Amino acid sequence: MPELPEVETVTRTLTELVQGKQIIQVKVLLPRIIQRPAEIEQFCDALVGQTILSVERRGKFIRIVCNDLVLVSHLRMEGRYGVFSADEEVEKHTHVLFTFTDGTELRYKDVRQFGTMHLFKAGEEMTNLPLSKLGIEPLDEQFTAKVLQTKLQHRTSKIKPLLLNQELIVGLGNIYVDEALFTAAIHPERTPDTLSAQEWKKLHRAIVDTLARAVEAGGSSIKSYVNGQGEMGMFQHQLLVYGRKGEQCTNCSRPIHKFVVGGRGTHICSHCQKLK
DNA sequence: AGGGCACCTCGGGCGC
DNA sequence: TGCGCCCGAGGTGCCC
Repeated sequence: MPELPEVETVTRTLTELVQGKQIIQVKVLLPRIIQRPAEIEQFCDALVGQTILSVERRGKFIRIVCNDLVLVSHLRMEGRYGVFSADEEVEKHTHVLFTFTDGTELRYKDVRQFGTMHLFKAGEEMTNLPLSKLGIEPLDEQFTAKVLQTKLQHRTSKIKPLLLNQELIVGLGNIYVDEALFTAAIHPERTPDTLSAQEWKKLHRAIVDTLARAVEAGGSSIKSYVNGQGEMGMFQHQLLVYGRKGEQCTNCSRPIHKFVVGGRGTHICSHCQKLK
């Protein structure tokens, strides 16, 4: 499901909903979600008594920062958080429940069971997997066209898989890569050695603009993505190529094509994005 | 380093 | 029109 704009939206919403709350009980209904520590009982026991100080984003990961511990959570394709009253019926596919002293409960739901949680002592999360290998944040000031070019230009694979590689740049997923490449008029199968200085600049601007605008809109609601308050993002209405197979290109009116690149469904206008 | 597949469930689309 | 099957889905990790 979620890429940078959706995770940013979830993070902001969760901050409003759970900041300052103290955990009184933790229940894990699907152990495979918990990657660390190895013992589920240890995961639950350690979190009891912790107070949530803040909720932050790093790449597509959510960091739930408590006084002594940090919970690192990845939603993968369909993970979702919601805050409920602890006496409300537990919805299907709910796998982890954090009950607070005020009678509310943070619940993690994930139909495909792909999501992960790692628990660390505060301060240790950044230097351990999965966060330690992450690349640059595209909405940070340090992310410039030059940095983008330097990081990618010596690679030999196609530009789309490179942009999806979280060890290089974080936050881009299948939707926003297709959008950024269309906006920059770059075919997803081009290799970095074919990009001109001008094109690196266009690509950089397209990545930053696309992500920033999507964050502004609260992310995209494809299928049933909702944030922690059940609100829908609105950026799906501004998508130019993703999910628009057969529709007219906003630039040249020719039809949008869908094909596979690196195993991922890929949307382009083959007139505006040429494979040189 | 790069490509392919596996992880899981659900729902849409297509064919009969 | 109705049913059942197959494929694909916003991500990543592990295999070669």
